[in-house]
Amino acid sequence: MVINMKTQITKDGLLLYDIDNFNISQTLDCGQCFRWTKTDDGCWSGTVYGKNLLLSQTDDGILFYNTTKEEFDSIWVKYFDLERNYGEVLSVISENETLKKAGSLCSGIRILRQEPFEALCSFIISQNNNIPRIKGIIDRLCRLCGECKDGVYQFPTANVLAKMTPEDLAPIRSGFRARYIIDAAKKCDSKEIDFELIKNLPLEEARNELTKIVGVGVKVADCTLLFGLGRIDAFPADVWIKRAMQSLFDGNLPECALPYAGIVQQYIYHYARTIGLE
DNA sequence: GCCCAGGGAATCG
DNA sequence: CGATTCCATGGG
Repeated sequence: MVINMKTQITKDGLLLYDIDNFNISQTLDCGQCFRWTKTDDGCWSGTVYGKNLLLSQTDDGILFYNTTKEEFDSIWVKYFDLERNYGEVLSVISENETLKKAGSLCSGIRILRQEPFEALCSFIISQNNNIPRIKGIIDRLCRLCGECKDGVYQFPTANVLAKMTPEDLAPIRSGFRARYIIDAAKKCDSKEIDFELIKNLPLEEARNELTKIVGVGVKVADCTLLFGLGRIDAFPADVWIKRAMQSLFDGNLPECALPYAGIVQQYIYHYARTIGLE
């Protein structure tokens, strides 16, 4: 199916228009990623796959500064999941009244396809932690041992991190998570953990592979699958989701949401955190 | 001082 | 098995 999406090169950059259900603030500020920052004038800047990007949402659409059509097609379409029809997802889940409401409150969220190793480490760092501090630790990690490209520090590679010790990571103040990050790096660098292989495994087997990393349980594994490997069948259940599932659905996700569990998870997460629960 | 934060490992019974 | 406790760190 062809998604309604048009692009046009302007003097400022590439303009994406005629696209539904894509709000950059909702997408970049919903707790799925930790390395995008909002600028004073309301733009968003971030760096993915070594490319620095500046975005702004206007009445005309979304403006991608400093990018090309080639880069847009090869990187950003996939990263922002632009080929998926979120309108259809929202339509199908609106069969359930609660999901209809949850979806309508954040219908511009898109599930990012982040770099797998970054997603894995980010959610290792997220455990028993809060979002501002997660962002701080990740920022310090990039500055400590990530490559600097065009003045922006990238997320470190598994190869670099695999050679480090918990003492080396002391400056990022990640506490007990330092040795988890290093174990993840070693297993990814050696290909004992192979994202390309895991990506296509049945959910249960994919989880079993990722949880071989010390400090990775089911929740972090599911976040890695959803936000790093594009597996929208993964349903990460953190404390908020667990509370919401009991409170809203008596523990069971409505049938209509099952094909899009991961996306719906993000709607519920947003709903629980903004509206609150009974 | 206390509590909690997009959890997981270790150690119980 | 399930339940509890500890893990570093920082903000409220």
